[in-house]
Amino acid sequence: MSPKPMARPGGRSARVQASVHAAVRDLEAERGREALTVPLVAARAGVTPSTIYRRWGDLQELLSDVAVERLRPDTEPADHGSLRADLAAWAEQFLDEMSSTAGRAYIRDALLGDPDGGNAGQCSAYAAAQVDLVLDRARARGEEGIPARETVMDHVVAPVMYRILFRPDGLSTAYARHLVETALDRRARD
Amino acid sequence: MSPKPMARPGGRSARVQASVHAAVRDLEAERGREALTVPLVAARAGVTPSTIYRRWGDLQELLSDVAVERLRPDTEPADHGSLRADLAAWAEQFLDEMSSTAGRAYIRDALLGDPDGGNAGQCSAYAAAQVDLVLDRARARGEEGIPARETVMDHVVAPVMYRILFRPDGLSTAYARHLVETALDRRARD
DNA sequence: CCACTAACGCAAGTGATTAGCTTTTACGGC
DNA sequence: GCCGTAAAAGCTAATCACTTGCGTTAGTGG
Repeated sequence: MSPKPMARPGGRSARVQASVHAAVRDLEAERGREALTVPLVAARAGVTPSTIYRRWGDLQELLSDVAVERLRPDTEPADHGSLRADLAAWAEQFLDEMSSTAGRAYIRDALLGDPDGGNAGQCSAYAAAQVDLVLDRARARGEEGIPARETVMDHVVAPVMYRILFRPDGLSTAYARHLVETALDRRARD
Repeated sequence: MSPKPMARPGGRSARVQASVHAAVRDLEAERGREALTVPLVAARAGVTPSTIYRRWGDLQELLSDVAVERLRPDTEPADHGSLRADLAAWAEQFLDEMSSTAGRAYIRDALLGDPDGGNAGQCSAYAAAQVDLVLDRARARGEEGIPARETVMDHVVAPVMYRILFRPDGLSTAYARHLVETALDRRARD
């Protein structure tokens, strides 16, 4: 549901979508985020502006789609032998990627052009899936005191994202570790 | 720092700002958020569009300023006799207001037209100030086990905002209460 | 292979945004 | 209180993003 309806998943529609997304990525790298405009993207993608307007509505919704793609995790969380180590490592990497200049821009874009909240939900689902992988691995090891997925989302993921969005200063990997410790040391009550 | 530089705090500048902000609020109530446009706001405010463009840059930054104003708390947290009750009541009200249709719209607007993060930081500061009031009152009562302000921000405010922004479904006052219980039942370690 | 229709291309029209210049008006020193 | 200065607003014209209607192309399903 990234682009509006997409009643025709294959053929020309797919080619246009790929071409437009590629054009956005290229132009963003070349001229920067501010210089992006629908006619410019259309020209690079080899389509007419009206095509983009009809499928995406406006530049923000298009950027939101591209941003969500880029926020998709490309690797599984690394295995460090224990839940605590896995979660700490994942949280640090998550914070690093999300709090980078590029990460912040993608998060903003993803939230921005997202009338129904579908793209934002996708971002949350990505993080939840990564957390599930870590927790499942811990379960497979037979570890004790494994927190609920929602506990990790509430007390690790949410604080990181909140600070990135609302308090753009002073984020460190130590903070991510601290959040993980806090989440794990709670008595499992939920 | 709401409007860009504001080198001249008084006189005409202030009148224009007030007039423009009022025009945004009025038109939003009359014709709805979608119908808002810079020339329209300018006409209602009795200024020329170029004035708005020069001072705010674009409609999003203007709406961001207005949204932050509307997100400012207008009342102190009520006194219910104990930290636990005060925090639970405040969190419930906070969730209610922020997760309403209007609240979501203001949050989005505030984040949207906010290049430097100043307006988002202001929103966070509002919440932090409210939390501080609750915690200070508990201290004045001589209560034990008062959490740090940052603990409440991380484990109550952040999860609420995260869910509002990224998971637009299934928010209840029970969830706010649950977060408060969790934050208070942790052993004070930070 | 053919009919159907969603999606694209094209082009004209609308209106938001920008830019250059002039005019107003707040602020600071006398 | 009265100027000098410069910031901020008014004005206008030009540009460009965006919309819209219609003809064409090309997947899709029979």
